[in-house]
Amino acid sequence: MTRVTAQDVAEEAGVSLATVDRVLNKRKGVRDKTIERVTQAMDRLNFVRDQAAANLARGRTYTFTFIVTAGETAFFSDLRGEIEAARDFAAKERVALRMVAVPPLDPQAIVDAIDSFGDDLGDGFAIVSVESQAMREAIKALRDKGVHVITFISDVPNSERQRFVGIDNVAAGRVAGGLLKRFISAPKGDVAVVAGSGTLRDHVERRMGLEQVMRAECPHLTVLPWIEGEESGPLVEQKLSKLLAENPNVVGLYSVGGGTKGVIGAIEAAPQEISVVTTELSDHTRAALIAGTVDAVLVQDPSHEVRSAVRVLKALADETIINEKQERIRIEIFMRDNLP
Amino acid sequence: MTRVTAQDVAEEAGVSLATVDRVLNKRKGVRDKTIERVTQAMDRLNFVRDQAAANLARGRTYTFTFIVTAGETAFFSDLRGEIEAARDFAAKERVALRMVAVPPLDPQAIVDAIDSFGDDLGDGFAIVSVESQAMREAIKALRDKGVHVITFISDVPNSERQRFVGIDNVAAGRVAGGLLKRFISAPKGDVAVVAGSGTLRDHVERRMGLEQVMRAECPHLTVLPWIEGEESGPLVEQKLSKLLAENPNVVGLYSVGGGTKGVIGAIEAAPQEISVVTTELSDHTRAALIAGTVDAVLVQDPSHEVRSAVRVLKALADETIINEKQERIRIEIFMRDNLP
DNA sequence: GCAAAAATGATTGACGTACCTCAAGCATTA
DNA sequence: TAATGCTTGAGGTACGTCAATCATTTTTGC
Repeated sequence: MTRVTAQDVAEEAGVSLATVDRVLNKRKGVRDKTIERVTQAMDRLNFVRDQAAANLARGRTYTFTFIVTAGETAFFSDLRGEIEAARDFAAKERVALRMVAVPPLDPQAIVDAIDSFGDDLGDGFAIVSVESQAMREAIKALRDKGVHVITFISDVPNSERQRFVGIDNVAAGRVAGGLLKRFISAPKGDVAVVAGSGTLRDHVERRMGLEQVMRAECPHLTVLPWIEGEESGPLVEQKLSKLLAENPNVVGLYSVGGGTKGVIGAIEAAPQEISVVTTELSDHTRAALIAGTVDAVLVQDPSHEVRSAVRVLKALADETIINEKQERIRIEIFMRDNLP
Repeated sequence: MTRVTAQDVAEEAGVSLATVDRVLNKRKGVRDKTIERVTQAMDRLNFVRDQAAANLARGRTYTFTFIVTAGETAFFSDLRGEIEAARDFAAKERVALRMVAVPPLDPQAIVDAIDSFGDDLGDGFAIVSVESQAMREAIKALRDKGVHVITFISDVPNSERQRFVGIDNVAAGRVAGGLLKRFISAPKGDVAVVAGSGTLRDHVERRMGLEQVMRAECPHLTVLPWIEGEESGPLVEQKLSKLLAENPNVVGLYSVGGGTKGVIGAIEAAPQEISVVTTELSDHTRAALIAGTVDAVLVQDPSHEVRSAVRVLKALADETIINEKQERIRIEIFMRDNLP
């Protein structure tokens, strides 16, 4: 069972290797009829291009840049760690990774970070961004220069990003809703929502998912206006404590992201019996799960997300197809009983 | 930013390319002191071996064989489909995949399947197996011939398999337990368990996980002896219907795997109000989730598992390291609200 | 200090594809 | 009929590593 090479295809099609090569790499100067003959020969022989040899011959290296959120949220500090860790595996495939951490919730900082590279933009960017017009323009500017752009973790819809890599955040919200629906035994009450900011698409979508479930299936529960914590634990704790003190009817809480530590602090101090779903598997949420303060934690795997982003950027650069199943990022649910 | 090649390492270490190559490929004929110098030079320059070029030069191709369960279970028919689908992506990396489907629960069939390859064993096997002494011996025989062996989906502990690729089945059982614990509102009752066979390690482990949670946290619930359905829907339906008719105290059910269609049929006909957790996301379970017959479905992604198996076998063959995070197969939880 | 053995150097040809050049063939148009 | 432009063939080099050979140097044992 020996491999079929481009040379074999050439013989089968009755053309030269050069022509097969022109077809393979979509170079011009081949008649449609000839292209047809070559592709048919490839089908007949079941020719599969040897990626390894192709990359080697091309001698191509790729530079991809991650622009991520700085700050000490457990998730983002994990994410930065995973990007660092991905350097090694990426290097084996001739991919160099760069990373810039910018302050959260500040689109201008992202634009500045991109500008700081000057003409050395590399081949692609993966950007964790808030949704803003400035970002849409920055993405368009990159695309116009032939740089590939994907949004990462949090999407920027209606921009020219080629793809979004991250979980289905509406689905995550629905999961949270489905869990709260079953966890809350009170016949009536309010559900609080804590988020980072209304400019974070992922947070907005998660809340949407929660509301979808609540409206459709839980007429006895009311979703309260959300608390914006700006990714700050203390601020979240202060605002949430105030809410819980003023509203004794809160029976459920969904912490959409950011400031989870503050959420846990406020819940522990509150008199109500509250069912709680949060994000991020950190030491704090882990302890809270065990203690019973938090009932479930919804997690996205940053390690998978980083690998997926690199694969997608590489596929865009190589113009190869993306394996959709592989790039579907899963939402994991952890409860006290299945903590890893 | 040009790549560091073996040639660069040779210069840095003050040796020839041939020596670097000997060190790289662990060939003998190099003094320890020299090995040291070369590896230090590699560290200094941050040398990363180009896998693509290496495989190309080696001209090596790999043949891996999947031995999987035949039969029409949704999961296994998906799994077989994914193995077929993986052929393309594998071919790009010089990996040929073979697949044999054998009747379920029959270790001898697996042994026969292996024997049918004669001396053409290829480089590795991924085997979905029941636990039995015959299998342990067959695995040992393969290993003795230098063939790599991993168990797949269901493990065979205490065998010489080099690795198990699949989910943590005890954790899956604990998740089921955690969910049932919360879903069941009755103050007291029995929990039924339906499984394929006691020789399937994955089923045994899932039940173990369930019992761990139940014993520790649910003194009010009693786990009943399990029903063995031998992967047959009708048999499961018959046995389970009988149980439900005789025992009005059943308030929860965990279908560990196999015969899910029968489970759903029996539940629908039963008078009790039962909280149900099953496996496999098929048309049947999907409809049952929407109808409310089933409360949650625990899923493993066969597409991920197949890719993981191929990567692991390749890493074993190449003697390269395995990225543990990438190979952790996740357990997904679907409820009515987050059906994809 | 010598011979034998071990270690190292120098060199070369794969491996399969990419990409380039040059020349030749061919059809179309003026 | 010649000029033009498009298509194709032929052949070569490069990519980084592997694997092998043969020559040369260094080390080891006595």
